[in-house]
Amino acid sequence: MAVTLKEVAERAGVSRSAVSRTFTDGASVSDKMRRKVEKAAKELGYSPNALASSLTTGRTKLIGLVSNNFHNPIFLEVFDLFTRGLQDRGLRPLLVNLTDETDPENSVRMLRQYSVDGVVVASSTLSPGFAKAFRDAGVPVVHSFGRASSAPQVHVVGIDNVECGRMAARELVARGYQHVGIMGGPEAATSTQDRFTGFMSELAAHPDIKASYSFADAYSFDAGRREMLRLLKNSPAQAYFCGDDVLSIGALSAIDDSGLSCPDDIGLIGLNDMEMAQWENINLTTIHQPIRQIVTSTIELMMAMLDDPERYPETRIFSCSIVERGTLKAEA
Amino acid sequence: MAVTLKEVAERAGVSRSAVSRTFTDGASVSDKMRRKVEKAAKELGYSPNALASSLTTGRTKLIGLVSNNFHNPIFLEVFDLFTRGLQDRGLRPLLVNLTDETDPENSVRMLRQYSVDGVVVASSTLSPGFAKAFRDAGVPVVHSFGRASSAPQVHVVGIDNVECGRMAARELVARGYQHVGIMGGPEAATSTQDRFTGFMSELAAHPDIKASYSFADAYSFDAGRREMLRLLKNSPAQAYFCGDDVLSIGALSAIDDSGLSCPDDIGLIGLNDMEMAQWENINLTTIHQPIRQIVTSTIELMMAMLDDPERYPETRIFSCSIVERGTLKAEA
DNA sequence: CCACATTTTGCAACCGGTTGCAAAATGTCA
DNA sequence: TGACATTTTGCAACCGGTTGCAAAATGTGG
Repeated sequence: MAVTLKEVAERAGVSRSAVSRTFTDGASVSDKMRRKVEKAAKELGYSPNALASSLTTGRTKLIGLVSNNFHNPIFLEVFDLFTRGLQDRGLRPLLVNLTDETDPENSVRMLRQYSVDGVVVASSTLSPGFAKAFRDAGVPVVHSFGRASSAPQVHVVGIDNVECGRMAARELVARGYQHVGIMGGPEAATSTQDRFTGFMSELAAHPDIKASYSFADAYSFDAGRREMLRLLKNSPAQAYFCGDDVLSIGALSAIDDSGLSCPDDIGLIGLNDMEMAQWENINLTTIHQPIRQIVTSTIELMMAMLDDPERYPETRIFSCSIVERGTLKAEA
Repeated sequence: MAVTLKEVAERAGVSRSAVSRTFTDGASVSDKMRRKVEKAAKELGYSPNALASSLTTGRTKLIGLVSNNFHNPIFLEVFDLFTRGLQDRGLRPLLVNLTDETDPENSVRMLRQYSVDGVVVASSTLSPGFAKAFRDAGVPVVHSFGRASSAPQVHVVGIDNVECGRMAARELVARGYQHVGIMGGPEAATSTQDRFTGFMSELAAHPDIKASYSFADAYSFDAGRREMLRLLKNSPAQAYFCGDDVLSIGALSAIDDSGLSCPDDIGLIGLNDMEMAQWENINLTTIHQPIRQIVTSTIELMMAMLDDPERYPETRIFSCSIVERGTLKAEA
């Protein structure tokens, strides 16, 4: 089928090694030889088999890109950034969609079978244990959007979700709300848990303020919408911190439908600062998560791991900041 | 690093072939042998190297998933469906993000280097020529969301965009609008061109109705919003067919901001029927594109191609239908 | 032109598997 | 138990490349 190195060698009348060297940079080949080989290669339409060479070099340039967030639109941007970033560095993303049914063990084995050079776990909902499974299997791994840790066992790049929770709570308190709530994402997600912890711990310092909480089924528009419709039925809080912008926007739609308005009747603060958040008819006050930096940093770290697989695990946390728009009432 | 077949063979005290056969289904191995090998393999934590075996078998089970639609949220669902569908069949998606800068030639070469078994081009904007480049390189290819053709050169699965344009035009005419417009996606996209062609050709039969057109820069919320804001400045049409729901929703936001309302001041009909379209506060009338069926059918076709690479090129068109919601005025 | 240092080339073994073929082992039946 | 059919096993070559090593070719200086 495909043209092989041997055929090129025969056509050019040289040894197989010579052909191989022509296509390996840094190898010693004379100009004359290179020209001869390149001519033959071109005539035959030869391009080297990356997988065959990986056998001897031990590098496939394949990177497993594992995620389970295929519903939050923000992740389309995440995939966009990752695929471009990896491609730009000559790496190829092998995408793994980790659904609830798939056995994590399985993914680890699968990616090992394909000898990926490294794995990026891009998920705010997977437990740190998942990334660890790769490390234990000897595969360089970076957990992007993972849980911050002061004693990391694998490389983690992300934000401090606990601090984000606190930040949101502080903001709501500062605005003078007397009854506030957190509408978290799926309860099992580490990001939900951390945001919840931060939110509640900050409010613990304000016993006069009533705090309530609930969780949406997923990080999706619909889940946010459903949850807010449910909340609106029985004495809702005056303002909510939503675990993600998609939840906020879903919630906003629910508030609208119920004939209420934001921020007059209910205040909202989200997290992520997705593109839609700045639309004039949404105009969501939210906590900005620096996606781009997180992805870039993840890739950098991955490159560093490829050079030195024994690199000491590191946690990189990017700070978030509140973007004031129109879904919270003015300061008290 | 990783445990190899040879080590397992030594440990089990058998030949390498025996180990290989144990892990190849359909091969002849006695139960006794199988147990011995499996024991040794387990103790060493062996799992076969898929790439090494691909060298002799000629199959990598890698499928190139090529797209350039990383901004339209509908494609997150598309990626979700593709990755799951492929995984379920034991295939691995190698994701390629075709940005404007990347040279298509390059992607072809790259995917050949990785000996992908096939390529799925998932894009409504790429020219048919792109998919052809893979076919010419001898790689099985299916163009998903591609342009329908009555004399296909590669396998195409999608919808009839020309018919969708007609359908939208008919609907607007039936509703009694006297001045209608199409707000297309990026002008270079085949889907835009086809929808435009259909829309205009239908209106050609109604010379009394004024028809206008324009194009958004991209299939994105923002592009739709910007374009509608521009249109609203100078005598807009009474109703628009937007080339995609994201454009419609962006347009809706623009209409809102301008203090106008839909459908009272301006009617809208979209295309895709994305999740958000059914939100009560959006409630978009739109043409449903059967994404799920398209993806499933694409994968089926790919499987068939893997069995028979010489399979005669085929075009599979799924029909679309209008989902009536609230963004068009009642029939005249 | 020769002696020596440097670069280029080919040989052959190897990467981690698969597979056709023939020999060895096992099963069947009289 | 022996003759024969069937299954299981190992050998060795191969898939498409890379690479250490030594031989061949080229360059340098006297």
